[in-house]
Amino acid sequence: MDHLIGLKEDFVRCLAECFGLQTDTSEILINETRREFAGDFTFVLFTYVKQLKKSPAELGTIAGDWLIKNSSIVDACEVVQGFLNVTMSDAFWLRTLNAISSEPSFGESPATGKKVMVEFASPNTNKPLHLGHIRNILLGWSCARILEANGYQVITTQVINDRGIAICKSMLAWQKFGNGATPASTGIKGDHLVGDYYVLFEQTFREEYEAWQRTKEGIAVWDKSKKAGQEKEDFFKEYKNTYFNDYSRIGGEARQMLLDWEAGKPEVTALWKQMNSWVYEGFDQTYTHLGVHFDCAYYESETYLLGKKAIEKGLDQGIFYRLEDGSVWVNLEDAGMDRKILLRSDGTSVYMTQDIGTAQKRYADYGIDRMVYTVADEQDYHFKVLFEILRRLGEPYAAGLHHLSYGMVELPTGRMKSREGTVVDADDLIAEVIAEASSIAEERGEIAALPAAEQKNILRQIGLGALKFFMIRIQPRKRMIFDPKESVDMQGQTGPYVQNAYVRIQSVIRKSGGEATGDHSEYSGVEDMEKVLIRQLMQFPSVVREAGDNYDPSAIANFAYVLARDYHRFYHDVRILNAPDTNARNFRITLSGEVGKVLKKSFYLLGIEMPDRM
RNA sequence: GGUUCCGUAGCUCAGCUGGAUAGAGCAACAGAUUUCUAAUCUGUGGGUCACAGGUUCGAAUCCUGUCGGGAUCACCA
Repeated sequence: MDHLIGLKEDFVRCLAECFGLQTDTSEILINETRREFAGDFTFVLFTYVKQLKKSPAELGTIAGDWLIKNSSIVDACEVVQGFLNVTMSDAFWLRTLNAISSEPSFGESPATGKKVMVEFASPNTNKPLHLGHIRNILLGWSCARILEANGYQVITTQVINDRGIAICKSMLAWQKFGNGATPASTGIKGDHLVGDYYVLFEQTFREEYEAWQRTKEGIAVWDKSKKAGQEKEDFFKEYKNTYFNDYSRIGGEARQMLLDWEAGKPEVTALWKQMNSWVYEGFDQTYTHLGVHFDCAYYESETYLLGKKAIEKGLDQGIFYRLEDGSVWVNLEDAGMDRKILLRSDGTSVYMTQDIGTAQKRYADYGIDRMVYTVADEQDYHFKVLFEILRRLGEPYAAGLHHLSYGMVELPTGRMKSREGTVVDADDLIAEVIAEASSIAEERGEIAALPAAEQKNILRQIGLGALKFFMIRIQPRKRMIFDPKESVDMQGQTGPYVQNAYVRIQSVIRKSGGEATGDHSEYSGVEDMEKVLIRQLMQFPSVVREAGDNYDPSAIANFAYVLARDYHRFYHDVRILNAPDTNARNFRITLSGEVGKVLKKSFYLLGIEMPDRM
């Protein structure tokens, strides 16, 4: 609920009685008064100057006098440069805090009865997860939690690209060089083991290719196909794919394996299942470390043929058209897009076809109203096209489709490149931030007395808190420069800083001698820092709503940081347990408790845990 | 080239449904702990909000254009 509704109502009455102006509370805009002026909330008077034909000063004086006389919650008013600053009564602050604390689901919206599916992660099964996946996973997961808080029933899902030439490369290299190595026999996490063989394949291929470049055949190709003035190195860089497809021995074997897989050859299928299962075990570990889980998964090996039926339907409806060579297209030029192929001339489907089919299957499986795709912004156009096609097909969920697009993650040295070995591995990074948290905790010694398991859990929460907050506080659409050094910072605008505010609150509550909040109805002289905190708490519901409307977790992260910062200041300036009287003490403990709850809830929405001590 | 996203302090980012003198953190320097956890707090310095027009009482915010950067424009995924 809107805790300023009372003030808005008073102002509406004020406008009506003083100036004969009929408005509605929904039209009243209230800002927080800037720190340098006296007052708590501010009305901007310029809005009314024109229609009431009075100067801002005149308007403010009349309205201010009226409010002081007639509003039970306004204590004082001051007009400064066209702004009417009102100071609220102590009763207003007490009542607001009580209202917040008596609302268990403060910040959440009532159930909408609608279902939304949120897709994120979307890994390939030939490599372990990396930094880019972490951003994706954090965004998707947080978005899911935020939509839930906005009243949706949420289903999390991932698309797993478990087929294609890439996994065949890993399989082939394992077959040739693996000597039966398994995660168990080597002690290597499954996704890393499979990734190692992918790398080994690429290495072998590269050596083969380089050797070939010096053979008669290679030299002949260079002589025949080079472009004028082209360097040999550049030529062979460009020629790589052709070589892979037309000449490479090991490339040929990998392609054969893909054909065998598609034909369902038992040995190949068995190997494929085996290696993928290792990968999934590895992924699951990483997901668990990151604190996320999926309600279901869609495997490309099962969905890659879907969508053809939709193409038939679209053809019947005249939405798509077939060329003479048999390929099927859609023309979206009237919507500012272009022509897109949906079925190749040989009748096989493309990525788009599969996405159409998968969307339909998801609807069939769950009857969802909305769908969110967490995918990097390099695929903006793809989703624009996909959504337009689904809309034209008349899919019932078409209006609820959303691409949660985010900028790519780059290192200070530029984009991550696997060939240059600059890819930041997800598991390594997680281990690193936890190690950093451990070394700082050791210096501090604050949790040294706790049981080892508990310490370990806290260090995990802090390390991950640092990493996650570092990534999620940046707006999704912005491209992100990820400096590993900064990601382990635990001071300033960081996850541990917010956690620390929460920990301080828990410590206060523990020492306050019980959970009973005690009476503070006689409290008077509400401190500035207390008002600041309550004002900030009041914003929580709208922050959650807007974060949901905009698919923007960073709004919550920034809100939580500001709340934590204000609490740290309050904690520093105001005595809580040694307050001058019991009303003040009880009020401050209650306030602290509410700040703690909102911080914890905010972090929950971000997928970050709160330790009780640190 | 078309489309699209981004451009705010040395660095990383907030602020953008138009409102007061544009804010944080990091880094630098100077301080604060007999007192509730110093992963904290306070202070100092640091800005042509890329640029130019326009709309407005008022523009970092909205509109147009320019410049710079990213992404994308395959019978690839």
